[in-house]
Order: sequence, then C-alpha cells, then structure tokens
Amino acid sequence: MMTTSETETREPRLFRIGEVAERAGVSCRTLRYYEELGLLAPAEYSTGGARRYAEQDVARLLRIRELQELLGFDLGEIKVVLGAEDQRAGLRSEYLGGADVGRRREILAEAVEINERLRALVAAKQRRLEEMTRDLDDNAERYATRARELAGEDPGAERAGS
Amino acid sequence: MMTTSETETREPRLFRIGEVAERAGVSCRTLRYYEELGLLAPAEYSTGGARRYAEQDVARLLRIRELQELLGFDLGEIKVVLGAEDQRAGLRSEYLGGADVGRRREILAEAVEINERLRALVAAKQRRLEEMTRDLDDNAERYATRARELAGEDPGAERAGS
DNA sequence: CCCAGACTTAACGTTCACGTAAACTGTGGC
DNA sequence: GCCACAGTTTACGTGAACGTTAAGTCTGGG
Repeated sequence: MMTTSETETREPRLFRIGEVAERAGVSCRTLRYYEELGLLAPAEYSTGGARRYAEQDVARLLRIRELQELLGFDLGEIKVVLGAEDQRAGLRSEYLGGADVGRRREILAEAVEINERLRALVAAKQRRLEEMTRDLDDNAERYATRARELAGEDPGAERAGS
Repeated sequence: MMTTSETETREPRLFRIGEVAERAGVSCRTLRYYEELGLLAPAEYSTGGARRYAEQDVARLLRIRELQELLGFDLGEIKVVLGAEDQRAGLRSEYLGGADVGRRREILAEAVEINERLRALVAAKQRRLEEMTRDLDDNAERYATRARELAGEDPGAERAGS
C-alpha cells in the first residue's frame, strides 16, 4: 500500500555530504571535522561508509554556524549548548519511558540554566549593537552635514565652518 | 604662566603599554601585534623606545575589540574600517588646510559608503539576534510547562502528557 | 559491467591571533 | 648610581578551525 517501506512511516530523504555542505555554505571537511568533535553526526551511513544526513542534521548544522558567527562561540562552547538541547530532546523520550522524576528535574534544570545564560548574552549583545547603531547614525549625520558644506563650495569659495 | 609647557595646550597624559593593556583587558603582546599590523600605533615613543599611548589610542583599542568581538571582524577587515575613520579625521585637517574640493568629496564618499555597509551589517545582525531571542523565549516557555508537569508528578504518579 | 564523479580515511599544511621564552635595555624611586 | 620592574626585539610555539593532498573506495546512470 505504501510506495516505500511497509512498517516505516515514510522514508525521510537523506543527503550526501556534498549537498549538505553546499546548502550550508561550508566545506565537506568542515562537516567531517564537526563529526570528529562530536558536534554533528550524520543520521546514518551507507553500506559503503558514505555519510547520509537527514534534514534535521542540516538544521543542526545551520544552528552551529549561527552560534559560531552570530554569538562568536567556539566549537567547544557550541557543543555544550547543543548538548543541553540534545538532553532536552532526550527528556521527551525519558518522559514517555517513565524515567525517575529526579533525573528529569535535573536535566530540565540544566537546560533552563543554559537557556537563561544564552538569553542574557544575546540581550547584552543586542544592547551593544544598539549603541553601535546610534554611533553609526551620528556619523551618517555628520557626513551629511559635511556633504552639504562641500556642495555650497563648488566654485572654490572659502569658509571656516565648524 | 603655565605649569607644563608654554606653547603646547596642556600636555596630554600618556600611558605605558602595561597600563593600556590592563585597561583594555588584553596583553602587551596584543598591542605590539596590532602595531605590527598597522592597526594601532602609540602616540609617541620615549627616547629609549618605550611605547607611550594617548587616551585616544586607548579608545581606538577598545573600538578594535568591539569590532572584533561584537561584529566578528578579523583584524584585516578592522583595518579597513578604521582606515576610513582615519581618513575622516584627516578630512578635518584637509578641510582647514583648504585642500581641493574634489579630493574632499572623494574621501567623504568612501567614508559614507563604509558607514552604510557597517550600518546594514549591524542591522542584519540585530534582526538575527531578535529572532534568536524569540526562539530562546519559546524554549523558556516550553521549559516552564515541563516544570509544571513535573511538579504535579511528585508522589510518583503516571501521565501521558503532550 | 563500466566508469566518472562523489565519497572515504589518513596525514600533513595553513592562517589567524596571539602566547611564551630568551636576552637585553630603559625608567624611575631611593 | 643602584636596582627592581617594566619595557624592548627576535623568534619560535600554540590552539582553533579548517585546507589540501594522496591513495584508495563507493555509487549510480548508461
């Protein structure tokens, strides 16, 4: 009745390392390096050993790049942050599996803490960026004033403007 | 009649490399390295060759760190950005010195362009950070829900929550 | 079955942004 | 003038994050 498998709920399309790399704007080497660091593993491997990535792996990769470029985290820090998210995902299973409540509380507490720290850090960065924006706008205004001064000086006039 | 010099308008206090480094939270090596790259030169040198930094050098250093940490620029890019600002400062002198109008327009145009590019970049970063903030808030909400679920499960009850 | 092109591992190379050590010199308070 | 401490140059070292090359293997369309 199903075009693909029988028991599986629709085979999720998998991608080769080159496709993933191009989609994310990184090199294959980078993907292998991330795997080496335990940061990002492909959903599965072909019988021949070729990496096959799922869509969520791509999402994770984009997340990594974001944390790296936007927040300036190094790959070690990123591993910690993503680790907490992995645990949050694992929590879901543990929940249904009925693990001990204490453990669940523990995991949740750590996830909350990391989330808080991230929020604070992002907020701080936003404030500094706003300040920088104001400075840039001030500059732009000064430039505009200068430009007007220059425009009124075309024929080679002289002036001692501020 | 003056306590310091006669013709100079108040000697501006100069700082040793160690002071500057500590104030900015960097190492002396970093300062020498920046000088090597042509990024930041001390206001003057002592007769013995020791670097003496002025207050504005410190400001420039802080600016460098900001561009580096906040925007993720590498030192080469920072050199370009600061170069434009240097030209803007130089423009002031050229102005008073009465340089040709064409040259002034040219310098101003480049400064404006770099300023624009920076503004756009900062704005883009701000948007992405806002998005990230929203995601983090969503997470926090989910965590809170989980925590409430956990709280209602203290005595070891069972549940099949969402 | 063939073969081009995409993939594999292993290992060495590279760039950036400094860190660190060595050997020497300058600075300034007593 | 002495001396501790701060500074100087030169040069090699380092960690992070990949780049690159080599030599071989897998994949899939014709």
